[in-house]
Amino acid sequence: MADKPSKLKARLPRGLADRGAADIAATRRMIETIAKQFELYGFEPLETPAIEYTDALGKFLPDQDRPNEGVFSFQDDDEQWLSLRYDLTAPLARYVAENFQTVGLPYRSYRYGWVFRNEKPGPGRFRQFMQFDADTVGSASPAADAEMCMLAADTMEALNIKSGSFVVKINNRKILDGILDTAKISPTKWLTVLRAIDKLDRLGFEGVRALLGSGRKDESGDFTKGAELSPDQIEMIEVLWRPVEIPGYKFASLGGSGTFALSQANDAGQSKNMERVGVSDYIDNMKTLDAWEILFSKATKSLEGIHELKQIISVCEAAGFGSKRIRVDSSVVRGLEYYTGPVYEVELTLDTIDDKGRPVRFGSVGGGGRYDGLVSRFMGQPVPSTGFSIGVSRLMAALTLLGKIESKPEAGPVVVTVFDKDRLGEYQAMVKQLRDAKIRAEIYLGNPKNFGNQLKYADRRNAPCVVIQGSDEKAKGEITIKDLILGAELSKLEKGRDEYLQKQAEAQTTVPEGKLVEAVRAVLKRHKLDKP
RNA sequence: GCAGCUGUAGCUCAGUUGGUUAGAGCGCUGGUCUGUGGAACCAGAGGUCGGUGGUUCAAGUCCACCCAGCUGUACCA
Repeated sequence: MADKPSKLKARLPRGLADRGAADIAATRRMIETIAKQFELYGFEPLETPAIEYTDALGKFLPDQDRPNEGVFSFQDDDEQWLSLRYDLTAPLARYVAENFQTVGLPYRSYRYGWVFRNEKPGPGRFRQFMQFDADTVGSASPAADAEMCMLAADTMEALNIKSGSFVVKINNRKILDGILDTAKISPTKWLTVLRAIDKLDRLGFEGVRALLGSGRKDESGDFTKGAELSPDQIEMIEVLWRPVEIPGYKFASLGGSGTFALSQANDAGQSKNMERVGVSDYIDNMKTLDAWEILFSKATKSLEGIHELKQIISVCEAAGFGSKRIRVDSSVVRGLEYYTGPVYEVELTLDTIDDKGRPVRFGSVGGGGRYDGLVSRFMGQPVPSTGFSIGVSRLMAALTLLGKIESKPEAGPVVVTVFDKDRLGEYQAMVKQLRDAKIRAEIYLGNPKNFGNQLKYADRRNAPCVVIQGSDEKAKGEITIKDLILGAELSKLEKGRDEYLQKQAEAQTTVPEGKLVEAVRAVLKRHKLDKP
């Protein structure tokens, strides 16, 4: 072994994060808000463990008895493969299948928790992150899908993200399938083509065209192989986002998105140079779907998907959700492996800049769709289901960057300072009094020799005030309460030293010993900390 | 996985064309100072210069390989 005892390097595995007091408090608030909204929609809570059998998650590699490397997996003592869950939907499907007799369909439940993905992390992307998920299992009704979209929109607004700062996009996988089929694209290429379409918002029209054709070179010089489609085939796919001419319709295109038909209301004064925000005000979901019916009239599967979307959209519109909050968008792809019909995606439309001044687009903070095949993997019968997940961690990261999260740490405990080491018991008794009155309090546990250090500590802990009883106060049967928040404010205002000291004294009050709780409460009330 | 960039103290970084014992600021610990915080001053702890090998009288500095991190890209249920 090494000659020198080498120090252990303290380090956190990449893609994982420690979370401090402020972060935890913000997460708690967010979870509470979302849960309330989900319960309002009638969903009931359900929790499943973080570990499942790998086969239940459906992540064995084809033709191998080894799990996909994207999931954290290990073998049980009986050699069966176990995995950390990578989403909350697959475990739910297992739960429903296992308790099929008792759950009662349609089964509507919600859950939140940590999920794990063994992938390359990036800004706002972690290997452990939190999802919040709602599902309706056992209903094929378009109303169930509509409800997912409405729930997504309502939840965003409950989180104080205003209408216009987000959009719930909805598409139908059947539309895409129908087009791929009609364009006579070989099924072996479908996955590649869908993945390319999914990158529209990031790579733009040109980038996607390159990926559909011969391939694309990124800025570092790395080359991505394309789908090698013929120009005709590419043209058929590009109808999804290229403005087309159909008599009686006007279209607009949003950057990185599909093409949308505009409402009549806009016909009068239409300008080709409408601002992006202006355009979204005039988008008409139903007209867009009508136009798609014309465009894709030869693709029977697409028409089926469009018909489903019409039903969903009419439910949403009847409930007052228009195209500003819920918008059909032919470029949404999502979860290639198990979504079978409608797919949804929640996108933050706010742009901002990061700490290096570069523009950041948050993109998707949630999504979902209909997964009619997931539960039936365990069953002999079809169990149509639809669900929706919010990426809590990513949404939190986005809102923090936008300055929409209260980042100020919570007030700390009242700190009882120590003057006489011999009277620790008496100080502890004061702490007990405060705790009995439900006030967070603690005795100073560091080296009490230097009184200044005790105040520094209290300051760092964000303590609203400290309790002081030195020999002077003790002799008179008194205690001193020092208001640290007031002290901080006053010291910022005043410049002169004498004045500073005087003001500082004002932030202190001396009261009889018996009034400890009362005096501390007064300080808390002054700073509105009395009500948690 | 592929590509580009970067690795010096807990953190942010300096370190000349290769040249004595590798520095600074912040932070930390202690002291000035058991009676008043975010102030000042003093002292201290803390380094296999990412690793291994090579070139050289001499390597933090040059070369090769490896490792790690960041960014892009691929995959992303």
